[in-house]
Amino acid sequence: MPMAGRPQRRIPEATVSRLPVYLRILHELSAAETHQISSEQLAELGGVNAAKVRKDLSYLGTYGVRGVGYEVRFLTYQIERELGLNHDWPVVIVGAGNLGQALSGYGGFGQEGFPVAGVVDVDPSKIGSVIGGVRVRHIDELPQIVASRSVAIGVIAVPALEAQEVADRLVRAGVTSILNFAPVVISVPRGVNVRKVDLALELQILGYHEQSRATMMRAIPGSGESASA
Amino acid sequence: MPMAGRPQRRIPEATVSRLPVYLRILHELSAAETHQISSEQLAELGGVNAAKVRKDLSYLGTYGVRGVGYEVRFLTYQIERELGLNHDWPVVIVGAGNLGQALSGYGGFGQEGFPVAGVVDVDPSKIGSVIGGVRVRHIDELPQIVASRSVAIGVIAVPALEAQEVADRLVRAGVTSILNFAPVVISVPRGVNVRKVDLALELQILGYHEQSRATMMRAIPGSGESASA
DNA sequence: TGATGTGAACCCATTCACAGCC
DNA sequence: GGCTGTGAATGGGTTCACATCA
Repeated sequence: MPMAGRPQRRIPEATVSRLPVYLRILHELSAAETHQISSEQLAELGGVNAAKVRKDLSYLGTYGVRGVGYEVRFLTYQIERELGLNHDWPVVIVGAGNLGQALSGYGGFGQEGFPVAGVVDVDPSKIGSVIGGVRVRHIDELPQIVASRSVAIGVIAVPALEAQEVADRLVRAGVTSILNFAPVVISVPRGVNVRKVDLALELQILGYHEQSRATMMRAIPGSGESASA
Repeated sequence: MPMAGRPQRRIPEATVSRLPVYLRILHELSAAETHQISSEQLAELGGVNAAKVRKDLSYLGTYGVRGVGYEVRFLTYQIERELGLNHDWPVVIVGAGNLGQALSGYGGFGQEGFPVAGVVDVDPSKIGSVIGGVRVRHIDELPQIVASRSVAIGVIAVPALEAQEVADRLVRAGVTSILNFAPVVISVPRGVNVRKVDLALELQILGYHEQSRATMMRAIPGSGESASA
């Protein structure tokens, strides 16, 4: 895995899970023409306490102004940068059934920085058909798709029984994050370090009001280790 | 609040959240005619490690047999007892809209030990109507309903904007648990100690495959403190 | 022998409290 | 004066490792 030019800072799990909360609030503040915010106010709006807010934000860097607070626009930018929302994340969708078609066809993903780099399935009757402007390919092509399009996120849109198998294949293909829409808990091999993210919040940021229960597992930067076949 | 005759043992949050997982596995083992299980096997099936399983189960009591393992039926009983699944928990549903009607009318709640003790709403046009065999009453009657029917669980089935207000009223009325179906995070007053439970898992136990995102807050036994009006 | 039950060590997250800076 | 940034204290959860016992 290529080393991204990340800051050497190590942001705690719990903090990362709260960043989307802060981000949503900041967006609302922007919309309301509020340009400054103190940790106290942010805490109030986010339903946490001020010390936690300051601690969380301090991991990103020293972006506040003592005696004043934080500048909304700047803080927004920094959080989006940390969450990787400032660049595209191509995804590959596994499963061309109802859900897969819906996800691919909706187009919302692409508009929000998650272009659909490919859709795969095992069913021969589905392969070759075009959904959401993308041709469905065989699941065996996963490694090529991932490599050639620099896909970091795999989306599981298959029945529960097949979800684990798909997860394994995604990991082997080299994706570092898995967005699982199957109603079952998946796991990844030992040695592959993953992070669970509250998808509902992520989707809220993106403007979705998705009620599906999905889980997201995101590789922790710097611990990239692929499972052997 | 009356002191329930609970064991003095204090079971950690994290452990309680895993008990439903173990329970589901035990049910499957029973169905498969398996009567003994070791912490190692249980850990494998539950996707956790054996030490954690043993630690978790040790909080319930000394129910294992050294050199052998745990007896499935007995352990099942103990976990169900701990989770309060061995007796009824009357619920009151707040909101007689689509969701409230669905929840009340389905009947599944009642069959699983959660009889609907009442449904309330603020809308005069809804009050007096009968849904799921229960007459809709005014939300102001909440305290009487809770007291007379020993309701411990309130179900929030109102729009997001009203969820917090309803949560407050439920707490004041004396419920100790809140099942929130509104797509928003609710909070309870300081001094009221609550526990969040993964509802998805709870519902799985009950045989539901509910995809709604709901959160459950359950009062921690022994810390019962009602907010003042 | 083999698996439980559990003290102890470790790790992570939260909270406190205050020094530092605008 | 006011608010941030952060060491230190605290507490909970996980894991280790082994005494204990059927």
